[in-house]
Amino acid sequence: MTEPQWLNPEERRAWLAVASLMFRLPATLESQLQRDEDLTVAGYMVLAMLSESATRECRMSKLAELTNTSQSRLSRIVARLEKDGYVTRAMDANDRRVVLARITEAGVAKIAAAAPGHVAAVRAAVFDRLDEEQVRQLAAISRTLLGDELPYLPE
Amino acid sequence: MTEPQWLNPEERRAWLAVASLMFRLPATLESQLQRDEDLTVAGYMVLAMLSESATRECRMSKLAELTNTSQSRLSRIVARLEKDGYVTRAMDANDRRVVLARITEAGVAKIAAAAPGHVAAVRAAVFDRLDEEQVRQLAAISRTLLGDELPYLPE
DNA sequence: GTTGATTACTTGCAATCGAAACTAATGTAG
DNA sequence: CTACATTAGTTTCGATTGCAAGTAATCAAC
Repeated sequence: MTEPQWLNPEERRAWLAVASLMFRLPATLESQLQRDEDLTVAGYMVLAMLSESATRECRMSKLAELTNTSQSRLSRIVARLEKDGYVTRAMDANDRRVVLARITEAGVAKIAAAAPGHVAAVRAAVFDRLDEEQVRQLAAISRTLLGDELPYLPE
Repeated sequence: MTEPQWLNPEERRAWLAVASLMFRLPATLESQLQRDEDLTVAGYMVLAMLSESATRECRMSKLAELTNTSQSRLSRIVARLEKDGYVTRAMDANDRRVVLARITEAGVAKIAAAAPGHVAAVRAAVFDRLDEEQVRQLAAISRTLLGDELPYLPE
């Protein structure tokens, strides 16, 4: 532990900016989806991951990893999506501990309806403001920081 | 609106990594502070901002901006810090709508005790993993994305 | 094949949050 | 001076969260 105990001025300035971004950006995306589609960002991501899956279904634990949430949180998110008719849950016949979440037709329709607005919000908040070089830098930095925690991303 | 409707493959991959980071990093910092100091990240930031202020006090609305929270959320955060003895609230004599939050001695001691662990967590999660060039890139990107929403940062 | 550990998921509880409603003080227009 | 709008902050409500405890199925060891 020979690390300096505090951040140096450049690190400090960098951190304050990163921290601001880290708190404000999710809130921006959250409020757009909430206002326009009555969806949580987490709920959106669940639907997005399921809709992009070849089988349209996924086990809960994997879904939790893909959507960067805890298992308990995911459980409640999927419960809500199920109540709203966007997802169904079924036991896996091979391993009856496993629950497979499957997106419904209504869920596919919902994500199709919600995507343009959400993508526009992401564009407006991020990609419209960066040039290609910065996008590459940001992607590389994010992957480095995630390290081994980068969830496996379905094709 | 001639924007493409979806993200291109490079943007998409970049976004998935950024989004993962954006959800996981706050959770990491939150759990460290919670576990070791029984503090919220938001509560930590409030104490940090107050302790760095020359007068050791700050009006609620400015504090909300500095800590990237809504006014209503800040109100509850400060109420909790006050209950724990780290902050006091007083009416501003000049404008009696204004509330000045002031950090107490116990609050100063608390932030001093909490800072090393929190800084270590920030280092471990971010600065230890990036080289100087990447730190500069990340800072520049963050400031660009924040745009005019970069809160005024006290010296 | 029974016991104990592990894995997968859910749920109870207390705490927290965002949105909107609310109180109270100040500013402004006539 | 008297409305009316605006600003500052708090609070209420329903919903969400994390943690820890719970249920249930599978696995591993003997």
